[in-house]
Amino acid sequence: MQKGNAKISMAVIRRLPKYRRYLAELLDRGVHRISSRELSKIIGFTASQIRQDLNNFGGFGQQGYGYNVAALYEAIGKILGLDRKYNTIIVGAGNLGQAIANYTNFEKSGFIPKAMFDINPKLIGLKIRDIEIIDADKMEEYIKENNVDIGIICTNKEQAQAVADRLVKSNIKGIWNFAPTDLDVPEKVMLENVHLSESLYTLSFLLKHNRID
Amino acid sequence: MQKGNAKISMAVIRRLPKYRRYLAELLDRGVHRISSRELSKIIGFTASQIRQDLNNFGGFGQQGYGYNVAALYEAIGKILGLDRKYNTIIVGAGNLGQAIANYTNFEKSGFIPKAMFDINPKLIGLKIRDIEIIDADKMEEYIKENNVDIGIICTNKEQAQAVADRLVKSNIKGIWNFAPTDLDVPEKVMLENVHLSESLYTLSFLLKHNRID
DNA sequence: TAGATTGTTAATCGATTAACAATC
DNA sequence: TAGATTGTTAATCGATTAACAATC
Repeated sequence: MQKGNAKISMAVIRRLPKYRRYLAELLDRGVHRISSRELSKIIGFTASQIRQDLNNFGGFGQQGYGYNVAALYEAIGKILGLDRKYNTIIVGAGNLGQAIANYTNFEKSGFIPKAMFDINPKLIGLKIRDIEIIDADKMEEYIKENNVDIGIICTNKEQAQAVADRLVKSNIKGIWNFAPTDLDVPEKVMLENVHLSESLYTLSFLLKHNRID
Repeated sequence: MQKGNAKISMAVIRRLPKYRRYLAELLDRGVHRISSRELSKIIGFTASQIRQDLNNFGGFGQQGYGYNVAALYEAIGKILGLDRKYNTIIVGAGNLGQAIANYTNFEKSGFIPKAMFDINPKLIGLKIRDIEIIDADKMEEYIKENNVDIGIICTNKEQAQAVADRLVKSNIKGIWNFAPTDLDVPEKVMLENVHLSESLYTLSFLLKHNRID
């Protein structure tokens, strides 16, 4: 997929979903082709950066024409690995876990929540949509039997590392971590953090210093 | 607070909450002083970067000694604007809005959820903890009467820009946006996005390409 | 063909790391 | 004092932007 074996920088990777989002919008509006210059105007990256970014993965454009919106949308989806389904479990069935279980957009993109896990007896047995909350004791067994790809950690920070260790032992492929702590996992396990308070504190910094970017 | 009037880069700003988090942990463990070298080992930034980062805001350390953990923790809190309280409202009382309302950690850091707003008659009048869900029609009035600093957008992407426009008109100071879209706000209004699907797609990229960082 | 726009190389800019004099 | 470690300048590295030949 990517050209040669050059390592793609995280900066580029994190821009890809945004390209895909704007391309989806163009598709909706019935736009069939777009130049890097026009895309630059709506997405806010420089045209040069857009061409550089895309060229990490191949030549999707055509000189004198630009890019085919549908084809590029499709290609970026594949690059991001959105051309397949992922089985996921949510660990921690509190408010955040339930909110994620209820958020059907992820499922539409191919991330299927198969089950939730919790230690609270009051929650075990309940269902969010059709997703059952199961006793956390049965997590390892469930992961192996159901081919779970991604574990979503929605516990508090105290329990997060122990959960991560158990996910790793069960051969999980990726962890999406919402607990406000940094997890230690072997490098073969992919880890993505959502540190909400860090985001909020960044906003509060900007408010205090009245930064205009 | 910051040295001279040099512009602090976003890269530095986004590292500050992580410094604060690790310093809090050290405080808990009763550690009173730490050198950039030791901190480097636990936080994973280079000692050089730590010293550079902190020196953007002043000389908090002492040669031959290192940094006083409590004093540095305090100082970073102030830099981040965590030495005061912020009145916030949550717009959109669906699952995500409710999860945020229930997450008491933000309140502990000084971000007080004063009210929630929704257009759904079934939700209006309900309370999450002691936070009332109010008819969205009354939002502008409420913001002005209650000195609201931050609006947290938890609507779907279709409604997000209209909500942002109304928040801006009501003189909100900052917006924390969870809707999966980019908002257009005047530069005097600070904006911080939490794009969950972009984070999830990044994880899926890493899974597909088996990246080891 | 002439015009438009890519793909790609080169130049610039900014962020990170290294080095070390200052100093506790 | 001697050792440790900062604050800060200089060097390096990486990411972004500019430029333009290739080409549709």
